[in-house]
Amino acid sequence: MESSSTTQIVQALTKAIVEHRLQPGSKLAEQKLADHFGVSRTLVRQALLQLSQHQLVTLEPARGAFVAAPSVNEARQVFAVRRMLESEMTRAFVRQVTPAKIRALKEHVAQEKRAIEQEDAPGRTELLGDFHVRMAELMGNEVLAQLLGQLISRCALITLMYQTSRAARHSNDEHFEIVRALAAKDEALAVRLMNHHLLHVEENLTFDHKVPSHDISMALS
Amino acid sequence: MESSSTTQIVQALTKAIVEHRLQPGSKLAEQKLADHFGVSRTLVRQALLQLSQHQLVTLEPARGAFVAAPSVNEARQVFAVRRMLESEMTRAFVRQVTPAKIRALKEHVAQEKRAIEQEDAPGRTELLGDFHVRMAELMGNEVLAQLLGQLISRCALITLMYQTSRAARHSNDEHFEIVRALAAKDEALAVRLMNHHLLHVEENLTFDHKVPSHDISMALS
DNA sequence: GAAAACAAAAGTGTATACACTTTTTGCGTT
DNA sequence: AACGCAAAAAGTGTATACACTTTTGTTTTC
Repeated sequence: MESSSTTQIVQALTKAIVEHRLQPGSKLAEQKLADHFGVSRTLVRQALLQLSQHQLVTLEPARGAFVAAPSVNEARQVFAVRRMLESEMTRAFVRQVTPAKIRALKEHVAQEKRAIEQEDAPGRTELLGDFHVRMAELMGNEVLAQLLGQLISRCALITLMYQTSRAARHSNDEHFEIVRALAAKDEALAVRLMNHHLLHVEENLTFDHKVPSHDISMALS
Repeated sequence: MESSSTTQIVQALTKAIVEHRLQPGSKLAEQKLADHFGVSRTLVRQALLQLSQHQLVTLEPARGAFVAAPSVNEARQVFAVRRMLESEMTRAFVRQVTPAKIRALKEHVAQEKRAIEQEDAPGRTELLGDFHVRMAELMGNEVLAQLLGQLISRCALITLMYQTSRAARHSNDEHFEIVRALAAKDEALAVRLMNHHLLHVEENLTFDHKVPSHDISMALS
């Protein structure tokens, strides 16, 4: 897997971090990453800088890059922002809902369900997060979609929420109910369901401090 | 003078862009900037990369960096997100309001007023934006504050410099009214005022296409 | 035997070098 | 005079070099 531009490195690392193949706190040594991706440190540094802006990586001066390990407090702040943003988003969605949009969301929820049934853990993790981004996209607001995408990445780093298949199924069910409320144009219900959903996800916050995996190549391969 | 050169370059360029000393569309040549700041292209590139993440600069492959020139559509999307975020923020603020917080906001509004009366255009621009960030900070949510700060920078790139002193005064008045509603714990009124305020600011969007200034050194000095 | 001190190794931060791409320039042709 | 084209100039993209900092491991000292 070569010919990597900075973007590809960012995406590969993002995926590894969000899927917890790289544990929070892990050292990300530039030369090791450069070797792994077959590029020079220059491109790796660019990627790490970007990831630090996305809050997935923290840079300590003269000490290097580490997978971010957000505090409980920060996690709650991220969720607070998501609730603010997404409850209003839901409200706005109802006002401009169309059959096509509902169909798109239903299809997405079905996809989630398939991933869960097949025990495809990384796939379901991504899809469950993407539900929210998909809503933003369907509203035609790319700024919102991008912002939400970043917040959700941060959430994924923080929580091991979709760890159990039981929790994943629960989220999937809640998505299903939200879509139903959207389809019925029941603004109050949809907003309430979305808020409850995000609160449930937040409740599942776990802050295990596992031993960082030092085998970067393993985690990325 | 040596606290992370990259950060200083980012801040200097951000200020110049937000204050429209660098016009949207202007070319930002790496070597010229490097000479101006007395560093190598390496650090300038890092700064430009960061600015592109903040959407203040666009990078065109093999062609270089330019001051961003957001479309009308993008501007409206940014404002739509701000309204979603800030109406909920206002709601939450009322629920946890304290006399100290109200005092802090009143002080800020008074500061705005002084800057306006002294015709300090860059100062008032910054202060009027900071009102919203200050609210987020007072809520103790740094994630929200940082996010809002970035959105407001993007807005500033689009709107603020073309703000007339009449419009500034209007914004200041609206801030005053919002604080009053917050102090009275009138949630519905505060939210309505905030929404109207943001709509008013958005209405003032102007999209002049002025000739880009090519004299980077002049603009930054 | 543990703590302090020092030397070697590894790693980061910035500058520079060089290949490759885009833009500009200048000249010859129509 | 306008167009086209080729060569030069300028600029970007990536790799590498090197100074300086942190980490590690060994030896010295009490």
